[in-house]
Parts: sequence; structure tokens; C-alpha cells
Amino acid sequence: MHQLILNNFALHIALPPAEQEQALTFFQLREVKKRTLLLHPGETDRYVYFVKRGCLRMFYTDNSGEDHIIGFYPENWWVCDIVSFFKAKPSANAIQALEESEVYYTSLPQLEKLFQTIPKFERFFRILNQNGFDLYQRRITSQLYKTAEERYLEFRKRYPGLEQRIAQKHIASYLGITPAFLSMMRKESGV
Amino acid sequence: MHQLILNNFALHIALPPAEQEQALTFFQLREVKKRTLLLHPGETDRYVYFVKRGCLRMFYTDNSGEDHIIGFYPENWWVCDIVSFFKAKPSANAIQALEESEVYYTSLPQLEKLFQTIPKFERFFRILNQNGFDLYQRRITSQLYKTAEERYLEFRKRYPGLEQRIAQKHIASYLGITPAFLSMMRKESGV
DNA sequence: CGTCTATTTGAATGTACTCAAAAGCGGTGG
DNA sequence: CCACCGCTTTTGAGTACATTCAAATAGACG
Repeated sequence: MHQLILNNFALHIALPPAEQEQALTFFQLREVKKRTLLLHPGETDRYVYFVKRGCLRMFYTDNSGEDHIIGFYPENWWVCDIVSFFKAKPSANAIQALEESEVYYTSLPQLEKLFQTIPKFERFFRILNQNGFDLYQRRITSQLYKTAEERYLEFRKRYPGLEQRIAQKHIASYLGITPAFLSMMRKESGV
Repeated sequence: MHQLILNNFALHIALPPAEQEQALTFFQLREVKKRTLLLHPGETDRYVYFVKRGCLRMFYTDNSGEDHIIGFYPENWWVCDIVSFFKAKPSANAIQALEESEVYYTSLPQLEKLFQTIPKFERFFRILNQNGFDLYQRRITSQLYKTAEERYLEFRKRYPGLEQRIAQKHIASYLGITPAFLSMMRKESGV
């Protein structure tokens, strides 16, 4: 039933069955229809999400109305706008379902209770945080010196199989190129 | 004497004088000569640094030997390779002094003792972490849709006065452009 | 089935790069 | 303190990577 999220906990902390049960009580499960916004731009992010099924994206909309995708979050990924969530400040970004999805979620007050109940989760979320940091740092350096094609190959490696599931314009937005150019690149490289 | 770092603490947590004194005992102070590497690529980052005087940079060296600057850290900035430091794993990056500098530093074991002694510091470092996250997220979106010139203006806003202190090739590396192109841009825009 | 949006394609354009050479600047030793 | 050497910055020409715009085609959804 809740195997996916329990396995995810197990990646970083060891929980006896009783604690597993207990931990789950701090999360709720919810279906999310395609295109639903879990976080509207300008709103404060009140929840952390874990994706059980489907795929989300986080993106920033610039002054001219263009979207720029910060990340994709398919099954097994955690997502929230960390700064908005912990500082309870409005976010510049949005979070949206790209497919019919199912997510676990929890609020900051709940999370704090979880930390008190099972302190091991402090460690768990600190590690998540660090992984996110790592991802961002790599992305910055990629963006600094790699060509669009190299970044495209990196994307396919980081999100195996995702390419088939989402629109190309979203991949283009993630890579920082135009859909037209992505299309051309794919033709050239015989994909 | 230690006013700069104490003021920095005060930005996020309130410490009575006794705790201020106590906190300082967990840090050491050291002079760093220009060009000294505080973290060598491939090494594990054992320290967190706070810059009292001077300026550091963090950078990544790619396969072809080119540097790509992740960030600058002048007075009042904290720096470490967060992932390497907390996971005690080798870092892909390096940290170097760009000027004669003076830094406070502390190790992970010391930091953990500090957390036990003055738990408020857990909060302090979590906030630092979040600010770093925020910075990275903005940088990624900038890199995705802004032109080199817009990013250059952003750089000057983020690091006031720094432009006059460091080499242009470093600014170019931070922006992800060639020194030749930065030079041309500066001429055009009449700076 | 029709409508709306996404993708492909092609041509013209712009942004940023490479390479090479000249000029400028800074540190070091005599 | 000056002269020299090496590194940084500037400049210019030619080029490549990625863009815009527009039109044609393909797919998705009600």
C-alpha cells in the first residue's frame, strides 16, 4: 500500500515497523488531476509533497509570461519550494501536475511534530535538502559550460523514461532552449 | 574585534553576551594568502568558512581544464561545499582566496558540539542553508532565460563593488561567457 | 469530427564563441 | 626604482550555436 514512501524513508534512515506506521500518520494522500496547480505563483507553499504516481513540475514565470522549468518530479521524488515552505514566504514559483498524479503531503506544523515524535526524520529531511542542493549546484555548472545537446543527454540520464511522458516544450523549457531548437537537435542526433 | 561575525549571527538569532562569547570559542580565525586553496578539488571539505576580510570563490574545473565559478564570497559571506561537508564526501569543487583574506572556520565535529551547546545555531545554519538554496534557484532561472548582459547587471547588483576588486576573467566565468565577450559587452554598454 | 495546441521544418538573424594579435598591467628581481 | 616577463584585457574577423518568425503538419481532447 504505502511501500513506495516507506522504501524512500529506508534509503536514509532505518525505521522499525511501529515507527513506519506512526510516520505515515503524519502524511496525507491525495489525487491530483493533470494540470492542477499544487502551488500557485505568489502563494506560500504550505506543503511538502512526495510523488507516489504521476509527475509534477516546478517552474518560474518571467515578466514576459514565459515558463522556465526548475525541475521535474516523477514517482519517488520529493518536492516543495524549500524557501517559501520553511520561511512561510510567498513563492515566485509554481508547482503543477503534468500527469494524473497521486501525492503524499504534509504541512510544516505536522512536520515539526514528526521531528519531535521520531527525531530520525530531522536527519532524513536534512539529507533531502542536501541532495537538492547537490542537484542545483550541478545544474548551475552544466548551464555554465555545456551545450544544449550535452544538457539534453544529461536530462535523459537524470530522468530515465520521462522524455516519453511529457511534452517537448517542457523539456525545452527545462534545458533553456526553444521547442523549435530541441526538435531540430533530436532530428540531427537521430533519436 | 569579532563584531562582524557577531552581527552576522544577530541577523537570524538573538544571543545574550555570554552565548556570544561561548559561540566564538567554536570558531578559529586564520589569514589566507591570495590564491591559496582552502579546498582542493577531489578533497573532502572539512570546514565551514565565514569571510571576515577579503574574498573567496568556489569553482568547478571541467574535463578540458576550464574553471566555472559557482559563487563569490566577500566579507560577511559563509561558504562551504555543503554536500561534501555534511556527507564527508570528496568535492568536485574548489574554494580559493582571490585576495588576501581572513576567515573564521569550524569543523563538523565542532559544529555539532555548538548545536548541542547552543541549539539556536541549528536554526541559524538551517537559515543559511535556505538562503543558499534560494540563491541557487534564482541563478538557475536567470541562466535559463536571461541574456549575458542581464546576468552581468544582476551580478553587479548582487555583489556591489566586487567588480572593481576581482579579475574580469572570473566575472566572465561566473556569468558563463568568455572574457573576450565580457570585455566587448562592457565597451558597448559604456561602463 | 472539428478545434486547439504541440511539433516540425525552413529561412533569415542574432548572440556569443574561437582564434589570433596587440595593448595594458602587475609583480618580481636586479 | 625601473625593466622585464607573464598574465589579463582589448580588439577584430570569421564562425557556430541557438533564436525568431511563419507556415505546414501532427496529435490530443472534448
